[in-house]
Amino acid sequence: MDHKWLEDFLMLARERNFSKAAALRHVTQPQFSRRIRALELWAGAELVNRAGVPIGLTPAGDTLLAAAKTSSHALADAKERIARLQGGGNWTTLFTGRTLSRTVVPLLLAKVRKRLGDIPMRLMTGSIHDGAIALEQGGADFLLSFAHPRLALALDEQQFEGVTLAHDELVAVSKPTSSSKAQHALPGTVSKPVKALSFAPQLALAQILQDSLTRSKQSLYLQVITESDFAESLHEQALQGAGMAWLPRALVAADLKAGRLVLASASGQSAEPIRYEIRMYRSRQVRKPHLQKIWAASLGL
Amino acid sequence: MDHKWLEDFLMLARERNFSKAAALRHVTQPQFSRRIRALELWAGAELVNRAGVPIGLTPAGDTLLAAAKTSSHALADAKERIARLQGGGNWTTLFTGRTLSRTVVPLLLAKVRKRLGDIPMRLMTGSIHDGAIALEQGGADFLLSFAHPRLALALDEQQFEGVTLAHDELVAVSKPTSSSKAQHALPGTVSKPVKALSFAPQLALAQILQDSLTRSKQSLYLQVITESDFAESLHEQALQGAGMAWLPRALVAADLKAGRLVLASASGQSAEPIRYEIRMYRSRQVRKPHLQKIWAASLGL
DNA sequence: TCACACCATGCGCCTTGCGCATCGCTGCGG
DNA sequence: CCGCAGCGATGCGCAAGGCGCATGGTGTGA
Repeated sequence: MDHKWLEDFLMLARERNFSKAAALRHVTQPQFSRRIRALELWAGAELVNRAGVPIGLTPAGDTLLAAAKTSSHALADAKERIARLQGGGNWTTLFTGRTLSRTVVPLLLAKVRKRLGDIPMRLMTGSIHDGAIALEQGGADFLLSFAHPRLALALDEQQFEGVTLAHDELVAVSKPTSSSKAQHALPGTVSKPVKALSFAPQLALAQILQDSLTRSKQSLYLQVITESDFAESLHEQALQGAGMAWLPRALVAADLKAGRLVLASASGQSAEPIRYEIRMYRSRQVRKPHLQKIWAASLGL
Repeated sequence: MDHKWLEDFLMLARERNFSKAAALRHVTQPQFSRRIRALELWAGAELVNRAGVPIGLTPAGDTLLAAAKTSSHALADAKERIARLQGGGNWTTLFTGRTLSRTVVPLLLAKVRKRLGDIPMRLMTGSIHDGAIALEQGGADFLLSFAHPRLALALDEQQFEGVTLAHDELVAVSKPTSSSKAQHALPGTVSKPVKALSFAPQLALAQILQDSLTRSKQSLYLQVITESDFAESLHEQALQGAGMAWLPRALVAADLKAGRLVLASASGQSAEPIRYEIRMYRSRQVRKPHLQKIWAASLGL
């Protein structure tokens, strides 16, 4: 019996909807359905009455629900105590993406430390999905990520809250020519497409960009010559003139000012800005008191 | 996190010995070791201090131990309540092997019913190993099995008790010739080995027989012509004269008396008897009151 | 010093959990 | 009366990880 199944069951008991619960548990609905079925097989009884809408729990389901809560709480509590024993008690773990870790995080940490002094802080980087899991399982105290309608961040709003720390936008940039125009300027043509440095599709920024380009009425002719899962490497290549790239303004602001990069947007018509938010999330159950201070100090970055 | 890991950890905490705990949990020591390691990885800390002998628990291990007990008890309790809900409350489940289900079980049930009336009884058959698991997990109330030093029945003696209900022995039998001698008589010779009908090696009886033959000083010359995982089918073939077979005396007593089968042991020297016990096991924690009655009624079969 | 008890590790097999695509059912609105 | 959308179940192929077996490394007692 996998403990995941109990967590699934708890979620299902609250949501009373397989698809919703599956999304919040970060699995596909079919697999979620199979997990519940596996739990029922283990328990030796039907736990869920699938007839009505919304679904209900059977008496056996109610029985297991109470035990699942007990079991889950006991283990979560023990895990947290152990984390504290391991010397992690004073540490704060911030989960973030690699791009953010180079742009926003230094500012954020500087601000927090200015107010609260040198707080021991552990950084973990990974995908938004990994971050959501870490936050849910107590492996991270805060999650800092991009937020955009296109990005389905399946965090349970009853358990987790988020706040927008900053806004940013993707800007199309290119190394300038000697006359300070973009070497690689949008939109390009069929015969001469613009060389583009693009995000690997699994990146959050790639999703945001894709969404914007899909909506845009302007036709772009791109030839992707490099794809990377790390914005910094695209940045580097753009500085070398390899092509144009959409990059966070925060990342290239200094280069734009110094003239090392220029906007690659179609001249004349200023392209629709590709804006997104940078949000920080935390569990609503604040267990460690110092986390509340850090949270408060982070607001209004 | 697999709930099995917690059960493993509880066992390890009590036994303070990986190999012992592994045997009681019905896994090999290497795999047990890996499970504990997996649990430590999940917990994010060393749980076991492997330095000393016997091993000890770390502070983190102590913390998890309490939670594991809580979790495990909650789930076991819920599972039992559910089983009762499912209408299993009045049923008694007896796990046994297939051979025993044809020989001892009818006698046992007859005796119990004579004393206690028609008790709803569910029979499950399978290997001893399956039975041990069923008993441990509450899927069965009683386990009826062969008992023999060779059969390592890894039931925890602190949690389970067993009692010997009867003794029996394996006897070598064969269809008789017209002169009432064994058609297939032991020990055979190199040039004319005895045709034998033998148990599949995974059977408990095969282990018992193998143990006895290994100890025996007498050389036997056998040609195994049929192997079966069901003693009854060997019995049937022996009746048809296909070869000799070692079978429980209880199974062939009537045939021996009626002359349909005769002993195939080496004439003159009576072979060492291959004796074994038939034991019934139950959990020491008797939860259902009627189980105590059945247990008492079963003794001294 | 040898031998044994004990836990860790390498390896190959195979179970099983997983996502994707799709099906079947049920209510709801045109 | 008929699509149509929402919801849970199922078939399928893939891959991760759990498993036993064989073996390695270390400490303890004869």
